[in-house]
Amino acid sequence: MATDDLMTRALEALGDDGPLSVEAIHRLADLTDLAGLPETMTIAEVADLLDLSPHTLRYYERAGLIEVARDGHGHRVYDAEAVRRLVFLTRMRLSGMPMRDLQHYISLVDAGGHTVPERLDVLVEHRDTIRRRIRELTLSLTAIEYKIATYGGTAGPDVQAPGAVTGTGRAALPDEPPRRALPAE
Amino acid sequence: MATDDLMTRALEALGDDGPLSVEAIHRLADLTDLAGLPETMTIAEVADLLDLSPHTLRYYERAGLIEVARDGHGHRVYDAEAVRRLVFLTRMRLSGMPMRDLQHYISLVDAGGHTVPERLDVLVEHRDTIRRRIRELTLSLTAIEYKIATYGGTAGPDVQAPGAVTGTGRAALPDEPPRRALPAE
DNA sequence: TTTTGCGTTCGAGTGCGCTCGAAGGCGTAG
DNA sequence: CTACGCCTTCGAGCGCACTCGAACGCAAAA
Repeated sequence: MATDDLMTRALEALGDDGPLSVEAIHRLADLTDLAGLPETMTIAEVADLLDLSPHTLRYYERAGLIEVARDGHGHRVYDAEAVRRLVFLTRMRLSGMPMRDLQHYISLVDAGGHTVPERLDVLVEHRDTIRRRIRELTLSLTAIEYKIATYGGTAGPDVQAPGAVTGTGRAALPDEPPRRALPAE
Repeated sequence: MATDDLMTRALEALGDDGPLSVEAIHRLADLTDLAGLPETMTIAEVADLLDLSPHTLRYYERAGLIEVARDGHGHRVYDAEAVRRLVFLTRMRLSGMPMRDLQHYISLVDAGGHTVPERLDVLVEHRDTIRRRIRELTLSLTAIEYKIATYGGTAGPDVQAPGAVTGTGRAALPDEPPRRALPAE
């Protein structure tokens, strides 16, 4: 839940649309500050914070994405840096970066400062991947909105968006009659 | 490749950004017209058109998403309606709809016109999912752009985006010095 | 003292969406 | 005639990212 909360708050901070302002970026950065968190956290606390399962956190560790210290009982102790890295890892995973690429990136981090240029290459490439994906999704969204707006097609005569439609926002383009019957999909 | 071409052309038609105009939606719709295609197509031709493998097309058929006629040799013959449905299916898959939901939707289509309201529910829900996904990606994109712009952190002193960086567009916010060292991720 | 509840390791299992291999049929090219 | 190339069906295999079960440890609560 907690990560969803972060996401939600961040989205609210960003506002509905428009170009992302520097101000918005700072607000976003603030959300990653992690101020107010305890100095060390248990696996359950981190899992809760990031909306991952303890299983997944152990899996990331097994996968070499992060090293976590243990206490006297052999229990994991996540310090602030570990949490910061996990925030980063989670963000990359959520935005679609494969585990493999993330492992490569982390190996660069662990290899030292001279790998910074290569790390930047990875980040830039992933940035471009996200941009492409957003464009693809925007295109599909447009097509689906069009389909919703003009749905009627060959399937039946009495086609009208029912009141039960749950979505918010502009589902219809009232002044745009469909130019031809749509397929009954 | 062909679907990528469609995508590319559609994206170009839509322009770089801004709210999607009705005009743009019409241009987009035109791209789905499939005018100029032969009346029937072989599996290889359809695969080529949609940038899927013949394997995948057979898999969709096995999964009950589409029925395809056969010729005298038992070979699949895709008519215009089949191709139209596959365009739709491909778009839904590309935009992240699970096979299960698609199977449900198709079962509604096959059940007749009285399922139109429920179909609209499915479409609206998927539309909202895409919107959420775009917002998530936009947020991640912003964070990654911020990281690229301010990359330096604790890893080393001589941090500067190398000439090898391949991306286009605004990678840097020149007047925004990082407010604190970033972690060496 | 026993139970509850959290943690540990290890390896195996799951769900998704393909992806492939095997074995064979048909029609054309050389 | 043989080979090539594309098609068919069927079932199995794969890559990914988890997800879970088993067997156990430790410690505070009942």
